[in-house]
Amino acid sequence: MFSYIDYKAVEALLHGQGCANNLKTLLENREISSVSIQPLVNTILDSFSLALSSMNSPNPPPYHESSFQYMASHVSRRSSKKKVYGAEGLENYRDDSPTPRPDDGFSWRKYGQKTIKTSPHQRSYYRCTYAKDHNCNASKRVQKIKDNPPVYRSTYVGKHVCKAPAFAVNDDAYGSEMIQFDQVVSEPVMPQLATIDHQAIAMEDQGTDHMVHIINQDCDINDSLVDDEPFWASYFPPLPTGDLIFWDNIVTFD
DNA sequence: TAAATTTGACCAAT
DNA sequence: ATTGGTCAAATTTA
Repeated sequence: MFSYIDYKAVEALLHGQGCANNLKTLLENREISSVSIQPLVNTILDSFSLALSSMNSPNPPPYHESSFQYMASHVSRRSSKKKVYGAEGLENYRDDSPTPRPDDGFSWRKYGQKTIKTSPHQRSYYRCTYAKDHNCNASKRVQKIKDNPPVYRSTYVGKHVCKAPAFAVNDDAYGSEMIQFDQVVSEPVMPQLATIDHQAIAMEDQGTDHMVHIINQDCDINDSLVDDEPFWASYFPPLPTGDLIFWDNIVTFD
């Protein structure tokens, strides 16, 4: 007999499995590029995080304090201190994730934190560490926009003009830890390249007054996170694409 | 002790 | 007057 938590965890894992299959197809067809792979990798990682966070839900599984639960609470998406340099700038896009992405390829310095009227969670403000040195005007805001499952939204503003080397793959020194059977392995973390327009940024700032539904690509678990739909109602289509997620297709509900 | 964070003040837009 | 974004002094951390 599955509990609701089990169901959510399994659902997240199944979604991750689907995306892993997509990734496999890409790799087999040699259609490899950082742009095509990153969204898939992120979604897979998010699936794991989501499944793990389910284990920490307010309704604990029967084996309270079990070793599995302990692992789940300690291993989900730990960030690395090392830098993972991203694609050419992060201008105007946002990223929703079950965990914040403190290490998204750039070095940020926090310069503020505010309580936002429409949310119980505070919003943090960061700008590029090298803003002064390189006249870099890149900044980002991070805010938890949803609980259970958690969703942290990072909104990137401005373009990096400081050093932003290429996305590094297969560097053992990089990455966060995740469970792979009984091992812990490293992998890089990059935000999804979901470009957004200025209208989208403005709408985000209107908080809960407007419900924003994003018509997203197939393999994006975030749909189910920002949606009005219950989590379990989301539909996971069988295949394809890890292309850029364009925010031009936005529908609002008042 | 240099660098990063915290936090109330300040400011511009509405 | 409110609100969200930024500044900068105080404080903490490495």
